[in-house]
Amino acid sequence: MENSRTNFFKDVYEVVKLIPKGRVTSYGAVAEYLGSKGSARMVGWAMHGAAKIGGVPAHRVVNSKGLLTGKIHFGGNRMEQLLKAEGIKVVDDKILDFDSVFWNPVQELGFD
DNA sequence: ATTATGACTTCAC
DNA sequence: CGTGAAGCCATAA
Repeated sequence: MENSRTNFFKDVYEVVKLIPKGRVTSYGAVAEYLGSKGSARMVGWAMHGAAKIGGVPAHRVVNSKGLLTGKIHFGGNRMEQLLKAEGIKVVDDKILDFDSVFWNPVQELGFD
């Protein structure tokens, strides 16, 4: 039933949904896992659709710097609030210990 | 088919 | 450290 959402979007949703609690990932990491490393922007675009669909923890996806760039679309501190609830420390729209909470799908899920 | 846009990434100044 | 520009890929119009 891949009508509105293409395989790309669907993959993004699934990967994001697989993100463990208290962990975050970056657009580039997801894009890389999907095979389209250069499509980091697409991941963000997919999140845009995911946000309206719901069921996808888009708040667990940040940019490569660990900055909550997407919070702008979440509206206010919604994203930051959610991350803090997960046990992630966020200050000035940035994730602390980003390297520790980072969750790489390629590394965790594996390539094969 | 072409143009415009986007929640990105990275290098350069 | 802040800003700018280019590269990248997929969607929408």
